[in-house]
Formats: sequence, structure tokens, C-alpha cells
Amino acid sequence: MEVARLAGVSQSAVSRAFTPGASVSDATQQKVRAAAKALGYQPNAIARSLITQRTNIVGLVMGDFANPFYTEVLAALSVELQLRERQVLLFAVPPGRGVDELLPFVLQYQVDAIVIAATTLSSAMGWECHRRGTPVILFNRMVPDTPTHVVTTDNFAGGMQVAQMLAEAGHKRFGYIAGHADTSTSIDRERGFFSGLRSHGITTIQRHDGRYSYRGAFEAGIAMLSARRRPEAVFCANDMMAMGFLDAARQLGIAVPDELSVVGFDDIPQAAWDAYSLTTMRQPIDQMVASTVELVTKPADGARNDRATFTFLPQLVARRSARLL
Amino acid sequence: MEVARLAGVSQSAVSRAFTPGASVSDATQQKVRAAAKALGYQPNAIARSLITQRTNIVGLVMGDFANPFYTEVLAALSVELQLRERQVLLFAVPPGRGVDELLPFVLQYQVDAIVIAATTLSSAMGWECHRRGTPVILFNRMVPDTPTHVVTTDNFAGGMQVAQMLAEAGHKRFGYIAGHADTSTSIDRERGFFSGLRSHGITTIQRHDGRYSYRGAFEAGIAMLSARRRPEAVFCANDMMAMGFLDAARQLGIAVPDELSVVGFDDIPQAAWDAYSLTTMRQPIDQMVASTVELVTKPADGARNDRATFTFLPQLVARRSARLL
DNA sequence: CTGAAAGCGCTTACAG
DNA sequence: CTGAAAGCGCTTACAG
Repeated sequence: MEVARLAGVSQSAVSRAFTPGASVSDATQQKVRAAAKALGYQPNAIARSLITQRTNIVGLVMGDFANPFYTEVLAALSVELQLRERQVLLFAVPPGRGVDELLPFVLQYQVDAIVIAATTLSSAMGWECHRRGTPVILFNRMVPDTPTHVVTTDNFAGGMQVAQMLAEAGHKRFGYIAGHADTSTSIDRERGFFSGLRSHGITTIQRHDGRYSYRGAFEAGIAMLSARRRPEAVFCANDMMAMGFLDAARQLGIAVPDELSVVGFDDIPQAAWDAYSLTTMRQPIDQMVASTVELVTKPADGARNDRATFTFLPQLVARRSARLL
Repeated sequence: MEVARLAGVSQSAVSRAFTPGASVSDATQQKVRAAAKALGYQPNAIARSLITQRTNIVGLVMGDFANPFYTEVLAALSVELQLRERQVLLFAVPPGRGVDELLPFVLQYQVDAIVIAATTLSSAMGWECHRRGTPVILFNRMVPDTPTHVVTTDNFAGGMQVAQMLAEAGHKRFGYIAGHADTSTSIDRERGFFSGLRSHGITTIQRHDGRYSYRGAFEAGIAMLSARRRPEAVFCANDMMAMGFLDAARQLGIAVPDELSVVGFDDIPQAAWDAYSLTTMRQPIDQMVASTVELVTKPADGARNDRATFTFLPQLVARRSARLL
């Protein structure tokens, strides 16, 4: 091409000059660099990937951009991947559509791996990716019987810990605000919470659906807290909902944490805001992202070890929204 | 390739079968589709783009993922672009690093266009993109003397409108919480605000830097509101900061809006939350995104009309944080 | 260390 | 409508 001619070398030479560790003499290296600079030349990553069979692109599928937890994951993942010379091809699941409709597009772009966060995929699609040799990493999701990697927080353990702390602090009446019924996060947190309470002899728990949204939880809160025997300790399946719930309590003039304890999950930045000062279970984003990056960047092993699972324990962040021991 | 052999046709035929509007007989079409399905074949978009010289990828560079306004833009832009069969290659500017270091990577991937949001680029880099024929769209940014498209809100007009409303409502002492000094958004909003106040004969305005963050504005709020003659109407350069400022007022026991009016900018979802009920200037995200999409998807015109500017007027969203007429 | 040649998986004139 | 051939911009054995 152009650069080769200007530098007076072969095309192979310029290729080698841009390949770290390739065998080129210093002289050639210099000539090529000079010519490249003069022409403003940069290797074409697309053409390169065609021959190397690696695009260095990872497909990232996201469903919920409204939850700061996931946008934080998105930011951290992008930065870490770039640091390792991987690019992120982003796919936003349109409202009302499924991930499965999107996957064919991401596969067309020959991504080296797919990370799915804030949404889930079907088992069939998981197998399709497996057949094509494209690793899939599920972030905070589980799809049974599907050959994917999983990076997740131990949601069950988190819910259980919340139950124990709240019960040990002497609360008597409990409530739970659920997220979407079809997400493993909400289901597992609920199971853990209920199970923890059960071990303290508590089996009656008020429960409302908050749809993983501020507004849904606000409405659930008004309903739950206006009832005759309202709960005095409530666990919300994520922070966004805990904030909606706290605002409902505020509107009803219920003092937090004196008359009501509220605990969330995630520890999004807003949880630390003064208006809420939310006690919550922190998901270790940095570690989760690091594991995801590791899974994405590790060379495809002949061993076909395609079901690695990384599970992290959430950590209590005690602020002022709950009365604990 | 595989599919061609199985279908018993030429490679050209399978290419045509996957090209809308190409001249193929129904019979061939059928055969190819069948073979493709049997083999799980999907055209390789990377190989295709090498020959067509269009990747259908747009590079999206984002700096600030902590501001919900920009993640909303990100989500909307991704969805709209996908609907038009464009993919988004996402670049997050690492903290402390500049956009310029990132651009070479995005150019290597031969993106059809670059959208820059929540951060800015140097004029030199703008010219480099121009030289390579890659259109650049600045979202809510301005870089003087650079050949880029611009999609922006009229920040000056917005600031001015806030000033007028606040002055007409009878407020006497004013404050401004600035964002980053090197962003055109903060500068223009400030200029508009000050200019609007000046036309009402007000020239003394208290001013603090909130660094476009909740915490920065919270601290600025404590300082500004603890002073002897504290302002009674404060304009914050964005909503995140207005929330920090409101929490500062709350902590100091200052009644809003009776003793203090606060106005933000953006209308992020959290502005509607009960704890804040923030009066703010709404940026018309949908229209801004639509214009961006138009710029990205319109065919490169021979006219080289490469400095289109779309400017939108922000719109008042009156809630309960400010006393207005 | 270096170059000529083949090939990655497509599309697109060009003939037929 | 259809196929053979060339070519997009690279990398990588293979000889030298």
C-alpha cells in the first residue's frame, strides 16, 4: 500500500513494524514509522481481524440504563477493557424486545465474547453462541442449563444477612419490596430474606412488587405503610426502590429509622446522598468487573472450560436508614 | 463457502440472497436460505465492511457516566441507532486521560462517524478526523474553529430564562453553582444567567464551584448558605448539583422554596423524585438524539456540509423547589 | 531480517 | 438471473 511504497519496503514489512515482537530491523522500523506518520496511517483493525480471526471486540448487552448500578458497571467495564486493547460494542435492548432478537447482530460482528448485564438471554441463544464458539458471560444473572460463564453477587446470602441483622436488632414486623418477578436477582434476594427471617421464627412478611423502579416502590410504599399494621423493617430488592420507599415514608411522616428501618441492595452512589443515607448491601463492582475482564481476555482454552462461575459476597454499608445493633 | 456448496449455487448467489434488493430468483433465494439455516450461517459483517468501505459502526465517546443525563442519552442513542442497523462502539474516557488518546483506536476500527458526549476533543483531533473523512458530532459541546457537527441545547438562553423567572418572582439575592470551568455548558449557562440578572439590574451574584458533582455542590451549598447574607435564589448548572445543594439546605434547616429557591438544568429522572421535586430546565433528549441520528445516518454528501449545528431550546419544568410567579 | 504469495469472507462490476 | 474473477487491507507461513 501507500506506506510501503513511501518507505520503500514490502507490505509485510509495514505489517511487522506495527506488530509488537515481530522480527524487523530497526532501520526498517524507522522508515515505516516515518512514512506512516507522514501519511497519517493507522493499521485497519477491521482488515486485521479478518485474517487473525479475532476482532478484539466484546459485545455488551444492557437492558436497564435507568439503574445507576448498571451504568457504573458499564463505565468500569469499558475502561478496563480498553486498557487491555479490547473494544466494546454496545447493544441496548429496546423496551419490549428481547435479547434474542439482538444477538444475531452482535454475532455478525464476530465479537470475541458477549457480556450480558441488566437483562438475560434464552437458553437456546446461549447454546447458539456456544456452538459458534463465542463465550457468553452473564453478569448478575443465571440461566439454568446453559453453557455460559457467570459473574454474580451472592444474592441469597445478601438477603439472608439483611434478615438476620434486622431480626437481631429487634424488629418484629417485616416487609419486602420485590423487583421483577422474572429476574434471578430479585428472586434470590427474596428467598434469602425470607429464609433468614424464618430461622428467626418469622414467617409472616408483607410483600409488594416495586418493579425495580423508584416509582413502583414509592407506590408500593404508600400502600404498605398506610396499612393498619405496617411493617417496621423493610428490605427493598435494590437501592432505587429503597429510595422510592423512603420517599413514601417521608410523605407519610414516618420517622426513619425510629419508626421504620429500610435496607436496599447495590450501594449506588445516590445511596450515600444526604436525603436518603441508605443502609444497603454493596455489590463489589470492581471485583465483579475484574472477573468479567479476566473471562473475556483469557485465551480460549482447549479445555473448553465454559462454565466458570464467580460469586461475590455483598457487604453491608451501614448508614442511617436502618436501626441495627 | 459452505453455504454456497450446500445450496449448490455460487458465492455471488448467497451474497445476493442476503442483500436486500439484489437480483436473485426466488428459487435461488429459497435454496440459500435453507442452506444458511441448516448451517446456522450469518453473513460476516466485518468482511462485508472491508469491501463496502462502510462498517455501519458509530464510535461513541463518553466521559461522564455518573450523570444520569448522559446515560439517558447513551441509552436513547443506542436504541435509535440499532433501529437503523448501526452499531455503537463505546469508548469511556478513563479518568485523567483525554479523548485525544482514545481517538486513534476508534479510527482504527473504521467507524463511519464519531459522536462525542460528556467530554470534548481537541481541535487538532477534529481536523484529523476531518482529513480522514470521518464526521464528528459534538453533543452539547463546542470546539471553536473545528470542522464538526454540533447538537446542543441553547445553554445561554436557558440560563437567561432562569434569571428572568427568578428575578420576576421577586428574589433579591442570587447565587450560581458552576460546573467544570472548562465546559461550554457551564460557561454558557452562567453567562446566560448573569446576563439575564443584569438586565434586571442585578450585578452581585454569589458564585461557587460545584465541579458538576453532587458532593461538590453539597459542600458549596453548605458554604454559601452558612454565610451572613445568603442568597434566596440559586441556579445550579445541572440537576446533580442542584440535588447536592438542596441536601445542604435541608441539613441547614432552610425551608425550600419559602426561604430559598433552587433551579437545576437537565431534568434527569431523579429531579422528579419526591425528596427533591426539583424545578429545572429540561433538555429535549429525544430531539437531540434524533438530530444526532440524522447526522450519523445521512449519506456523506458531496457538498461536504460538515458543520451543521442543531440548537434546541430548553424547557422549564416547574416543580416545588423554586418560588416562581 | 525480508519479500512474494496466498488467503481471511465478503461484494461487485463484467460477461453471459 | 447467474457465476468467475478481482479486490477490500491486512497477516503469515514459506523461501531466501
